This record gives sequence, C-alpha cells and structure tokens, in this order.
Amino acid sequence: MPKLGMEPLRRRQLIEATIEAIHDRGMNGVTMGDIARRADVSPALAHHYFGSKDELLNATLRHLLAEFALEIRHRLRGTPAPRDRIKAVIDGSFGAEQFRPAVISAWLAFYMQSLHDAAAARLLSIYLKRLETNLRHDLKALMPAQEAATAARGIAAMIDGLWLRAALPTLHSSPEAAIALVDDYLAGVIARHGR
Amino acid sequence: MPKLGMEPLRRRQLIEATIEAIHDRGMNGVTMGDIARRADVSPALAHHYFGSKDELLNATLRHLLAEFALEIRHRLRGTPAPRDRIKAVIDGSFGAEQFRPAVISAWLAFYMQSLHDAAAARLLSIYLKRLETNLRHDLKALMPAQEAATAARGIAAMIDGLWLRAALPTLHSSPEAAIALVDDYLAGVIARHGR
DNA sequence: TAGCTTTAATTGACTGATCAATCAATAACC
DNA sequence: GGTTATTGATTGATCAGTCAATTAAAGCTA
Repeated sequence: MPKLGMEPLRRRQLIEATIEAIHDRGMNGVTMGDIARRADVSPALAHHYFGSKDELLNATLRHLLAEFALEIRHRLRGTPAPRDRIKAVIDGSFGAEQFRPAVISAWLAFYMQSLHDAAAARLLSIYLKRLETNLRHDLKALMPAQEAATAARGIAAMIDGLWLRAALPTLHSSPEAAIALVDDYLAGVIARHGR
Repeated sequence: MPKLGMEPLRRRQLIEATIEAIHDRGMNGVTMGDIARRADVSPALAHHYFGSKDELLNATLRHLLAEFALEIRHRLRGTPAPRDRIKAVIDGSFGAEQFRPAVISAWLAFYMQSLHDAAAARLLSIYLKRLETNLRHDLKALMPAQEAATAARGIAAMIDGLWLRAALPTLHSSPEAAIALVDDYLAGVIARHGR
C-alpha cells in the first residue's frame, strides 16, 4: 500500500473528514475515531500526521480561513470598480463552498472555540476585521468616510447573521435570497448617502 | 443542611452553572463535574435533579429561550405604537442579560446543537420565526407588506450578526453601537418605503 | 538486474485518564 | 418513621495518545 507522497493527500482527507465530523458531533464531541472512519484510515494515522487532536482541529480552522480568503481574493482580482468589489465580497460570502452545511457548522464551531481559545479568537478576528476593512475601503469611494464605516459594519453583520440563519436547516434559506437582502441594504445606503 | 424546597433553587443554580461552564468548555467539552463545582454541589446532585447530562443541557437551552421570550414580551407589553414595538424588539435583543458573554456562548452552543439535534432545531427555529413575525407585523403598519417582509428578515439577520460578533471579545462591540446600527438600517428602510 | 537496505505509510493492540451514571449511606427536617 | 437533600465511592465505557510490527515502494550496489 505505501505509495510515497501520501502526506498532503491524507492531510486534506483528514481535514475534510474533520469538517464533516464536527457537523454531526460538535467541536468537542468529535473523536479521532469519528474523523478517521470518515477518512477511511485508522485513528493512529491521524495522530501520525497531526500529532494530536488539538493540532488537527487547529489545522481545520486554518483551512477554513484560508479557503474563504482565497475565494474572496479570487473574486476581487481584476475587479477595480468599487461597487463591483463590494458585490464580489457579498457573493463570495455566500458562495457554494461557504454554504455547505458542514462548512457552516465548522465555522460555528470556530466561533465557539474563539470564546475560550485566545489563538482561535485572534485568527478569527483578523479575518473579520479584514473583511470589514475591505468593505469600508470600497464604500469610501461611494460615500463619505463616516457613512462608509457604518455601512461596512452593517453589511458585515448582516452577512454573518444571514449565514448563521442559513445554518439552521428548518429555515431553508437560499444563498440567492441572502444575497438579495444584502444587495438591497447596500442599495439603500447608497441611495441615502451616495454621491 | 437538608432544608425542604431546595429543588427549584438547585435547578436554577445548576442551569446558571451550566451556562458558565459552557462558556469556557464548550457544549460537549463541559462535564458534570465542571457544572457541579460551579454550583457548589456534588456531581451526584446534578444527576439527582436532572437525571442525565442531556436533560440538564436541554433544560439550559429551554431556559435561554424562556428568558429571552420573557424579556421581549415584557418590553412589548403596553407598547402599542408599531415603531416603538420594533424598537423594543431591537433593544430587548441587546439587553443586559442577552449581552453577558456566558449567555452569548450558550446561545452559540444552542445553534451548534441545532445542527445535529432535531429537537433543539425545532425549538430554535420557532423562536427565530416568532421574532421575525413580530417584526414583520409591526413593519406592515409602516410600509407595504412586501417591503415589510424583506425588512423584517434584514433586521432579524442584522441582530443575529451583531450579536454573533459581540461574542468575540477581541472585537469589543457595545450594545449601544449595535442598537445604533440596527436603528440606522430601520430608519433607512422607513425613509425609502414608509408611508 | 538481482539482491540488500532504507524509509514512508499504515495499522492493531495497548494504556492511562476521564467521565457519566449508579447506589448505598448519612444527615436533617417533619 | 418517613421523607427530602446530599454525598463519596464505585463502575463501566469511551477515548487520546503510544508503540511495536508490517507492508511495500525507492534507492543502492556490484
């Protein structure tokens, strides 16, 4: 069996399995056995590649951040118009990958973790601040700085709220509806404060 | 020690202790020992009054819902003007009790639980829908039904998002700032669609 | 190219710790 | 004497982490 170069593949598999496992066991309820079963390997292998459960969970959180940042960056590249850039951030936030139930669960677990884990809190708040900064920067091209700052916070909060509600299966919300709501908010802000 | 009538007191103590314990151990990471220590009783007593860890956690979730519903109902009582009623819902959502870090943590844990626990999901979505219905009903007095429905979803989402962000200590957001943001959104919607 | 060595990949079996749940015992009240 | 409150001790299960053993590929040598 031992083909060489398995490490990157296994790491990816195990991280993906961790996301799925968190989805239906919760951040702390998840066991190395759960994860390993989903990745079709032995629990020992997870320890072999990640050293400990904590490191595997951390790697998973960092993976979420990286994927999201990549998605946004990809959409922003080659998009110079402020209004389009704002739209790109909104669309990216509700992109297919971010809307997967298991991914939303993992993000929620990440928030939960941040409440009592300083390292996770630092990572998460960096991402949140960068998102807001991006929005504020482009909004400033459309309206006075004061209003831009307020609108950035409002849009960021609304995105998080819609995404939180999307996590609940019983509310069956669609990405399209979420995008429409934020777009509407943005249009209103521009109508009132835009120049 | 055994004075009679300890049961209601102990139940309250244990539920409060559970909220605190969830705050710094996470929903699944919390142990009966953690909870009991915080309530200054033995783990066995928690089992005596709640039967199992699951039942204690369920009781805690139901406590959160009940407290929140009570707070909103209290603020709505004797408030007939639609605009004031909407404000009451917003203010209630960011009231002192709901802004306690431990309470926000417990709410987050509740959301997390809802992802893989149908009973919790049912409870939570009932509360979310009722909140939105309340908002929509009063908004309809101020604008056409279509716009009222959209605004209700937007306000509800923004409240959840702001509250989610308030959970992060590093973002140090205040209830006043959150209220101001939602008020601003509401004012904009009324300015555009109000009659 | 046939053998020999090294190294990566992988696992089953084991260990020690933790924890939910049980229960019998004790203590104070009526 | 009966009831409520409370606990310490115990048990059985679960789980993270370790380790020695196994497999197979890759590299080396003559």
